[in-house]
Amino acid sequence: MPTRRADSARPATTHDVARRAGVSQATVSLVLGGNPRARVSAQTRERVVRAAGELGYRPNLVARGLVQRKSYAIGVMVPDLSNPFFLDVVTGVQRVAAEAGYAVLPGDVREVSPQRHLEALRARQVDGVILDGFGALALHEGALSGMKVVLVDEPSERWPGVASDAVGAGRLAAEHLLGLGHTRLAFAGPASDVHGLRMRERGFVQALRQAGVALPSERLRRVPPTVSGGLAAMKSLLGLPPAQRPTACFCAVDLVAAGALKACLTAGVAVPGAMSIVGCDDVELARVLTPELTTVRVPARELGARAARLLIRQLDDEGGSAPRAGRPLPVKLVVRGTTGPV
Amino acid sequence: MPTRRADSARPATTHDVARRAGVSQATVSLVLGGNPRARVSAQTRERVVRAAGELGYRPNLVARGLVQRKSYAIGVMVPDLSNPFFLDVVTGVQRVAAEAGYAVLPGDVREVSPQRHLEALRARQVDGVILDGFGALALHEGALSGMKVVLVDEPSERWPGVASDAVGAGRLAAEHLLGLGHTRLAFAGPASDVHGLRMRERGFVQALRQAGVALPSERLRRVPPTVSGGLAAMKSLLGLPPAQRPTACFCAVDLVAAGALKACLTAGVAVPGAMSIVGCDDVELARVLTPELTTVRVPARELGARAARLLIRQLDDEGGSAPRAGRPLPVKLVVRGTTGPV
DNA sequence: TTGTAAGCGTTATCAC
DNA sequence: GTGATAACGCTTACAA
Repeated sequence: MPTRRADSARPATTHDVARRAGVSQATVSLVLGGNPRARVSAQTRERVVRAAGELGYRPNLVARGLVQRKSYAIGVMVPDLSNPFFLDVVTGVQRVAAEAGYAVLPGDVREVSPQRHLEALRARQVDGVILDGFGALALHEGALSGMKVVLVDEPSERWPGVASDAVGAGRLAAEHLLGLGHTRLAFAGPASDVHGLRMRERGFVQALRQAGVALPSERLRRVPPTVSGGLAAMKSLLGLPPAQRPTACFCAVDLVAAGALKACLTAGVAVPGAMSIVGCDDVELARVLTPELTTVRVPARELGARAARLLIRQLDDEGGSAPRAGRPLPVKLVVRGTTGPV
Repeated sequence: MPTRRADSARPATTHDVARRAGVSQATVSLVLGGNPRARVSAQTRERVVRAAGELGYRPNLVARGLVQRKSYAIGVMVPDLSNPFFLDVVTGVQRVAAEAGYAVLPGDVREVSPQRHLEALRARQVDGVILDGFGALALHEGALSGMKVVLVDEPSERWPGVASDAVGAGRLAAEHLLGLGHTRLAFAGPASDVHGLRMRERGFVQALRQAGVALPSERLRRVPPTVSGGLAAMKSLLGLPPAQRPTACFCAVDLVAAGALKACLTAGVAVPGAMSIVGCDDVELARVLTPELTTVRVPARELGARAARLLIRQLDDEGGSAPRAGRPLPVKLVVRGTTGPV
């Protein structure tokens, strides 16, 4: 008995459907494959469709993937999923991907090394990967060879990407603070080589310089992009002699701002009375804090969604040329409760 | 030319390795398959391994999956990934899964309906799914048919699962508050049919009853398990006439507690001076708030890790019998800054 | 010990 | 229009 038995414990295959409909397996594939140029008589089509329905047929994407050399799956890598910003990026990717029939395999760099994850993704034949904010350019040469890649917030000659207006974000924060009359300003942000973060800092510094306001190094705090990083940064800032102590601080990441705010509140420093704080990202947390965080909104979901569209367009266009990135996504200042006049 | 050409643009296959090593493709599979009972001479093995290395051979998991009827991928579904608690559960799953060579396909019920996601997972031939906290039992019968399932925080005769001590969590909160002398207590939590959440409430109520303390319905607030839910709940609680107004509130979810805290702070109600708040979960956010949130720690990652182990054990044991769930994971009261004496 | 061959469930190219 | 038939890259008896 070489043919497979109709084992109802096993999912129905095109063969099962074919047998039931009294047609060949190939015909079933034609009908069910949704191939537009499939010329099948309405009659057999109907027979096939009914048989498929009766058997509860579901196409096996693994088998399809093997022959098409396409898995309809993409990978996403971010530096830290517990940062809601990156979660939002991934959510944006998911949404678009699901729409287009792609599955998403997310990876968190803290959990598994980029190399390892990339290898795993490759083994699973993912059709492409989206890399966000962890210095993808610094990866070992071969790690990305032969993969379709889209970068988020990291410009590159080699791969297409999407970005937010990071320089503009820093600039907006600076202008807001300057507009409120602050002149002793501080900056707290990661010392990372992540491009987007560096640009936020640059925008801030540039705007200050243009306004003729100095940012001496003692008011510069390089800390990890986390709450405790912000906590530490602000603590040390508050320890400065009164003449040097800033009256306002821009934190390149909302989590850092949250930490900074906490440091002020526990030290009894009034916010925004004695210290103004501006974050960047506008994660949900910003509205949970009291007072609510003034911050620069960066459209994380939209960033992810665009990245996914960029990648999937490439994929569906049969290896078509890599589309170039569009304009950076605009950012927007959101004034809430942590900033006020000097 | 029926055989494939050595197109170096395409990843090397076992055939390529075989040709290069001068052995049959099957031998390559034997050597590289890591099959323990593969009896291959050290010499050919070495030849194969070297050839594979030279060609940069990487096994194609899709092909393997097809013949083994196993994808080495599992799905996870949670009600809300933006709740850090569930993210932690997924992280726990990821960790264990990665270790065992499984990929994880996470799904957020808010983004895509359970039915749809389950269908997608099925089409991708996932080996099993982990379902957390969204009334999986209420799913349409067929949706899970033939799937290996592990439930989190939702007991079932039909599927194995892991759980935290939800009743104990509510109880701990109650005892803590009672011990501080509070007698006018309130409860705020979701009206969901999620088992774990209901049990937290039950534990709380039971402990109060045993202490002879009443929980009148006007101090019961059924709100969505979100920050704004907590905000609304506390606002309305604060609107109660002084004689009925609670002096302490247990929130079944940390996010709700965060909202409740915010409501107090913006209303000028001192915490814990005039209102004590206890949350449940101990998400990272709890330590970001000021004052830090007193809460009951529920081991989310461990929950996810155990669920993954339970599932993968089943999977690797060749369809072995479903192992039963172990004891509920213990929870622990973490006293921080939002609770104090009356 | 190693090679041959039969699938796994699809898609896709042809003849008929 | 429809049906053989050959892949896709791999695992796994079974034969040599």
